[in-house]
Formats: sequence, structure tokens, C-alpha cells
Amino acid sequence: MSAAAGPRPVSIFDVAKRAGVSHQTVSRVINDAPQVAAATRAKVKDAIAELGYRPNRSARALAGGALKSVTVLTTDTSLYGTAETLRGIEDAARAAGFSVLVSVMDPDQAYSEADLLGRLPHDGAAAIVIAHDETTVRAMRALHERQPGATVATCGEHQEDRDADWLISLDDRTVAARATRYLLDMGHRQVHYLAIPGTAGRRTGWSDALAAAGITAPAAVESGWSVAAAAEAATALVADPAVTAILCGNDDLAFGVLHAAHRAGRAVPGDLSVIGFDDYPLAAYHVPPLTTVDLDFRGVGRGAFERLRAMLEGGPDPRPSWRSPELIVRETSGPPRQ
Amino acid sequence: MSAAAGPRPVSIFDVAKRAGVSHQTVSRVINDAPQVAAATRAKVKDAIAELGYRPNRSARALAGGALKSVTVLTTDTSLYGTAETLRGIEDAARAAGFSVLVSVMDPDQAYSEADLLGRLPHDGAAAIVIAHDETTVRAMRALHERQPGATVATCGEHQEDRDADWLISLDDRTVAARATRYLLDMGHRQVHYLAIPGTAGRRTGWSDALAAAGITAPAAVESGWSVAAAAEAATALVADPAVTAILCGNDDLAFGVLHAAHRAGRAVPGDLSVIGFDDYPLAAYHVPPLTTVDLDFRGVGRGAFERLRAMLEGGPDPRPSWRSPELIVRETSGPPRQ
DNA sequence: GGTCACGCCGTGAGCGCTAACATTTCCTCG
DNA sequence: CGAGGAAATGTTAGCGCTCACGGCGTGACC
Repeated sequence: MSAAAGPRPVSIFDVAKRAGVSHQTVSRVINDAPQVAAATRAKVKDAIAELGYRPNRSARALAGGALKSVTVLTTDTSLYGTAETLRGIEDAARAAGFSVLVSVMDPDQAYSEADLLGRLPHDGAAAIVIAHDETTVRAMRALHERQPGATVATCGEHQEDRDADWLISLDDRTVAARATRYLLDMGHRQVHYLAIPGTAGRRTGWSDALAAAGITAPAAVESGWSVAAAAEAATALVADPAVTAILCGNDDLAFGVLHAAHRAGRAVPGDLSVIGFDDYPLAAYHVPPLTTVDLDFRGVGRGAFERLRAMLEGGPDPRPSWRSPELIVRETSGPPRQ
Repeated sequence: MSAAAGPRPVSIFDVAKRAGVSHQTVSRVINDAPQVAAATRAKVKDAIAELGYRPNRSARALAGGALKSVTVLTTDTSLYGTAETLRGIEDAARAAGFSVLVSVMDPDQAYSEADLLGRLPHDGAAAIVIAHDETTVRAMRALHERQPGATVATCGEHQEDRDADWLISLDDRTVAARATRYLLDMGHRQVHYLAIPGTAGRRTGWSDALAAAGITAPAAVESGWSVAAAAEAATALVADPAVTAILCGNDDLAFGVLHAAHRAGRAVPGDLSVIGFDDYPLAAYHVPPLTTVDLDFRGVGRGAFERLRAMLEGGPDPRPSWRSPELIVRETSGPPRQ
């Protein structure tokens, strides 16, 4: 929407008149169509430059041209994982000439299908859902059901969809099991889990590993997303001298636990081993540096976009190009003291 | 773009036929126009629901309806300040029924005006620039020059634009001076500054305060945006026993300094006081908790959107509704030891 | 009973662009 | 040198919607 005044923006016809050609020729030039004589092309380009013409995306979309836009649906763009995934999508989208629409949903609201679809610019529009919680997982499902071809979701947490070709996800389950196993191998008798809301993969990996070692998993401790919530949720756990190892749903929670442990006077990693998830940039520089899991969110965002694009344009399915999750052992984990 | 197959999406005409009215009446219903009989309205709404009709935004935009979209231009959506500002814009935009387009720019690239404008969906489109570095500041200027009415920029760093009505910004200069003054009042003889690239306000506030106290400011130490870069950039500073207080361009840098100080065996705040900027959620839970400055990015994002909307719709200029920057003293700052 | 007003609804045009087809131009070759 | 054909350009229609009108019916009022 143009503000207040300003003359009508220049259209393809203005350019055509200026260059002395038909509007269709101008269209061909701006779309790099082959069949245009070099001299004509130059004339048109000059006219475009002189007039400061810029194509109108709405008109283009309407006329049936390749729309080239993706809508990203998610709940919280300021969470590290989400922000990085978004970044990956944006990078890839920009490189491919797509524009990115971001639509943020309220994690506490139940959306109807209409609400969801209303967020897309038109029926059948391409979308990517960054799904970390119930709301987004539901959205991902609904969207996929409604428009099977044009939807891709990232980091979905539900096992049953894991292998679906429209879902891109990091295998946090296996690496959670690995992290748990690592703690067990260090000599810990039990590993506790501080859970972020709604992430099944990590939780399952943790209990799998415990089960494989013949250990009955304790109840996971539920936390909110924030550092504050984690510090709060972990106070009891941290105060219990029998607890020697805590796996956390992400690095924020790990920082919260570290904080709580410090308050409770428990030494890390002497009294307590703490492992996070996500490898925030800060993790390596925390005092002490945090043992965590590297998760290539940006790569997965790129991957999601590439997959979407392949679906859209019918190209071959691109090969996954992101790093596998990996445990990074730093200084908040070690053998139990005794 | 619709994927592969699928029948033509349902249009306003399909709904009209189904409801036995004209397309224009349908248009009136979906736009909540007043002059429609209740019975007709109900019929149309039923038809819409049965057919699963959803208006096409491109067509709407093209036909001259209120477009209701904002493009946000910025460099790095995963930086805390940027992410929060974006979040604020999104919240406000969603509430007003606007959709949000995000366009990420490369901080190391010089963009031509054409490049910049090409990121907007059409000529004269509304845009907000989140400007933290040179690239975005330049973009903000260029955009404002080209379409004075429809551009608002957030957190611009250049003094001369500070009072422009199209620029929303937090007064980090004054609070930087306050933080510096606070350190001086604690007894520090000198305050050093570790700078993020391109932020004039904080740097100026710092040197102002020093000058006001009759102290010659040392050269600011330049750092990159990352914790790693900060830790690296601060090594010499931290190793110098004469340095007792460091003000940092943001919390990431402060964490880097803290890390470097720890490595160098200097106690905080005993040997060294460190102050950050931004008040990351983590700052309060760091060990020790970080003294920093609360900056209401989310509020400023909201404010930027409201201002833009007022410009667009000609409403009254909304009153600023964000918190003023405030120094939050925690445990990384105190009097020098001796 | 005619006029006017008003509430409700329909018709036509056109936003800026692209797809499909029609037409012209120009070169090639027998 | 004229036919044939490809290359280059023009013409027309229409995407889905909104805007500006115009038309029709009902009721009020003189």
C-alpha cells in the first residue's frame, strides 16, 4: 500500500511505451525469456532503469506466474532453534528468488483449519511449519492434510511421521540416547531428564537408553521454555544429592539448572553433570563450558526449503545436506564424584 | 503456487453462484461491508464454509484493496535484539491483520537502491528496517528517501536522524552514559569499551560520560558480533591489571569478556567489573548474574509498527509505549578491589 | 399517487501481469 | 527470387478481486 500521495507506480505499459515495444516484450525481458533480440532487450532495460520500474508481485502471482513465496508458520521466532531454522529457510529461499512470509502463532491457542489456512496468502500456497510444540505440530498435520503437495514441516516431534517425505527433521532421539548412554558409561547410576514442553524425540531417546541399560527411568521433570522456568523446575532435583546427572531439553534449561545448582551449592561437574541440547553460541563460552548436542537447525531450514522447492518445481529430491546431531563434551559433565 | 495437481481453487464467483448472489455481495460479506442484509450475509457465509473459500491476497492487493502487509528488512534474525524487535513487529502486525514479510540482507554487501526496492512486494510497499549495522542503516536511509511515507526504521544509530518521526529508537546513548557514570561512581578510574560493529549511540554515551568526568577515553576495542570474537578481542584488555571496568556493546560480548577474564584468572567483580547491554534472558541466570541494560526491543518493534500504521492509515500518531532503557545492576559489577 | 430517500444488490471496468495464440520480420535455401 | 520457416514481436484474454456506479424495491411524506 502506497502511503498518502505519490503518483501511480510505473507499470509494464509505461515501460513498453517508453521503449517503443509491446508490454509483452517487456514481460519477456523481465522474465529472461529467450526470444528477444539483444537490441530490444537493451532498449527495454534502459527504459526500466530510467523509469525505475519494478514488477508488482501481486499482479505476477495473480496472472499465474510462478509465485515464489513461502510462508513460514511457527510459534516463537526468538527461540534459538526456531530463529536458526528460520534463518536457514531464508537463506535458501533468497538464493532461489523466493520471498519469505512469517506467520507467528500463539502457542496457547487452538487454531481451526480456517485460521491456519487464512495465514497463507492464497489457497494452495507453499508453507513450511517449524514445529516444536503441540500447536505447530497440529498445524503441520492440518496443513499437510489440506494441501499435501505444498507443505513441508521441520523438526516435527512425532515418531509416526518421522519418515514422511514432507517432514524434515533432525534425529534428536538417537543423539539423546547417545548422551544418556555417555553419562551411564561415565559411571552415573541414573540420569534425570528436564523436559521442554512437547518434545517427544529427546525424551524417548533418553528413556530408550535407560531401558536398554536395564534402568527404570524416573519421571521426567517438566519445565517451561525459559531459563527462569527451568531454574525453578529444577530446584528440587538439584537439591537431591542422589541426583548426579541431568539431561536437559535444551541449553536454556541447562543454564537454568546450572544456575540452580550453583545456588544449591552443588559443584558442576563434580557433584552434578549437566547436558544441554542445541549448542547455543554461548554454550562454549559459559563458565564452565556446557556439554551439549550440536543440532544443525540452519541446515535443516535450508533442507526444508530445498525439499519444498523440489515438490513445487518437480525437480529431483535434493540430498540432505545438514550435519547429524552430535554430542559435544565440554566441562559440565564427567564421572560422578565417588 | 499450488503444488502439482489440485483443481482450481474456489473463487468469489463460485461462492456467489452457490449462495445465489452476485460476486460483489460476496466481496461485501468478506470485507464486513455494512450494506448487506443479515439473511444474505448468512447465506454467503454458509457457502464460504461449505466451499472452503479463502480470499486471494494477491488479487485483493491488485484490485486496490488495503494491502495490509509489511516487509521487514534486516541483517540477522538470530541476533537477540533483532529477533525480539521482529517479534514485536509481528505481534502488533498480526493484531492489526497485517502479514509480515521478512527479507534478510547480507551485512557484508553493498546494496543498490534497485536491490533494496526489489525486496518489497511492489512499488510503495510498507517497510520497516531493523537497523543495527551499516548495511541496514544505509537501507533505511535509501528507503526513506525513495518512499518517505511508507518507511519506518528501528534502532537507527545515527545521531542526526534521532528525532526524525519515521525513526523509532531506544535511547541507548543516555543509558550508556549512565552505566559508565555508575562505574566511575563506584570508584573506577577508567572505563573501557568493547564495541560491536557500527553502533554509535552506546559508544558516544560512554565517551560523553568519560569526558564529563574529565577522563580521556581510551580507544574503544573493536569486536565482532559473536561471543567468540569478543573473547578473542578482549584477551589483551582482560590481561591488563590496570583495567578494572569494561562496558560491552551487548551481552554476548559481555559473556565473551567474562569467559576471557575467567581464563586469565581475573575475578569478577573483584578484579574486573563487566557490564553488558540488552539484558538477554540468560543474563540474570549467568554465574555470576550479569549487570546489563534492559532494552525493550519488543516494545520498540510494536512501536515501529504502530507508527507505520498511523502513517499508512492517517490515524493519530500513537504514543510511545515501550520501556525506557534501564541499568540493571547484578553481580558482575562493583567497586574496584583496592 | 408521485416524488424522493434509503437500503440492498448487481453490472462493468480495470488493477498489472502472464499464457496462448496471431502476426510480422528476416534469413535461408532451392 | 520466391517459398518456407524460424525468430522476434504484437494481440487478446483472463487471473480474482475491489471500486464506482446504476438499478430496483420498499417506505415516508406532501
